[in-house]
Amino acid sequence: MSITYREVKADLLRQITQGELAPGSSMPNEVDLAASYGCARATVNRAMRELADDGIIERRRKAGTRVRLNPIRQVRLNIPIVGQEIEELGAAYRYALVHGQAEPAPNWLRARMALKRDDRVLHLTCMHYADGAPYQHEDRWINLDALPEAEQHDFSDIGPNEWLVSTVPFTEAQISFHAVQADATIADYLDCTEGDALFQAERMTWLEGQTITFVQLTYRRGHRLTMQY
Amino acid sequence: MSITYREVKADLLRQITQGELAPGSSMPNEVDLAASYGCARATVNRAMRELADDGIIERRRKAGTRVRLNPIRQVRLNIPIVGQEIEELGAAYRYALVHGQAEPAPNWLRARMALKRDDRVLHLTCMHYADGAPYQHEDRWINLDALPEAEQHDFSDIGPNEWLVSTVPFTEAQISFHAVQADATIADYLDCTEGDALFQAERMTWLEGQTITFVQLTYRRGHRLTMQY
DNA sequence: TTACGCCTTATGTCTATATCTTTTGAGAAA
DNA sequence: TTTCTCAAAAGATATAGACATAAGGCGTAA
Repeated sequence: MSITYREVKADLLRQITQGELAPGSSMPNEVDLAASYGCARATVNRAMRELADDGIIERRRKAGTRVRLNPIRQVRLNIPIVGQEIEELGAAYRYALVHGQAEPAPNWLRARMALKRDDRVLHLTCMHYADGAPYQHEDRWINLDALPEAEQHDFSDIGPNEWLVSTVPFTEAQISFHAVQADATIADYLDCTEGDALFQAERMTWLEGQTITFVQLTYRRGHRLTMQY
Repeated sequence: MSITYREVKADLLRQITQGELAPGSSMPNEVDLAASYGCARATVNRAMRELADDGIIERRRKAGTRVRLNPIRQVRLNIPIVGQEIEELGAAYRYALVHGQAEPAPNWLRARMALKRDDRVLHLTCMHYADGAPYQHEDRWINLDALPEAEQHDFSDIGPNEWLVSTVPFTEAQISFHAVQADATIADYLDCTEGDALFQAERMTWLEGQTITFVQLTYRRGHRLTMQY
């Protein structure tokens, strides 16, 4: 077969990184590139589309394609289920339900999850262990108005995250990462000192506009979220 | 025109999210789908390729395409330059160089950056302010063996990050996020209390296998990294 | 000078067809 | 029964040609 779109992409990227195509400069159009590579325009198109997708180049109809002055640095972050995360570390995963209770939503949560006045929530507290040591503390609230079957479900064996993923798999979500100081309770659960700086993720999940769940995931001391790009 | 790949993608996604195509079930092959949508196979291919890219479906040659049991949750994280980050918040950006000195690499850094015995580094300490308030503390080391021109450069007006991006734009990098406790120095810079939990990013950057720079970015108290998916 | 509108151009997308590659599963051989 | 080999299936990708769409820029009118 003739030249592949991967080869075209690699060659263009080489020209860019080696300075043959300077940042800010405009590139030849697809027709000319196709001619010079001796391939079809669609092949060049796919190569350039992916480079644009990677944030290396910028494309505009009629204006043409140019090398970005400041390439967009982006990473793809996979959000794993904690059990998988731990098993990928090569550690044994254990889950424990600490506490589970249906209750009226407290005011701060009502506001945060945009719940109605009388909505009830299922409040779950769980722990996730890697090789017996505390790994993550999970504090979760599930909107019982949106997901009444959660109240009947027994969360002592499988975690709420896994249950939710299999029950309402295709949801919208917002995730945020930040640092928190361990309070006495969390310090106890995660076997660290009160006041320790801990990495925490918060996630809110919606299905068709309705808030399904809000969760705070607090990681053991020293946890890092690492990515390549 | 006939049906677009976006419409095919949207329709397939609708079928998946509404349960017409259950998680784990296999989808019709490209030829059949193209026939049923009344479009070319390439159109269906692009739609399905993007769905696979989004982690919704799983494709394997000969085995066919199936809806993922556990859809991969992934987000794209843009790594902005701090100045842009602050200006996008609608705040005024100010940069200050606190300290800059060329020195032999300390042992811990030599190990971390994989430097040779006698390599020297440029150690820069900078502050980034949003509307006059401390936003981010930057502690950076630049490998002078790889980038000798850094020693001659004056970093009092533009930050090292911006200079590096314009000098060696296309690099490989690893970034990691975690939580740290503020020590006395950082607390002073970021106007917080010693012991406060702070969000920190560490980034190591390579160009063609050679370590260029290592940086620790410590954010003001309460900083959050937020993403939608 | 300024504003509007058309023309041209580069990218975006679709079609129809063909070939390549990977992988599964069936059948043959041990 | 187990292992090996091979053909078929399905996705991956290439091609040539066509039309769609956005937008830069020029010409004309106000």
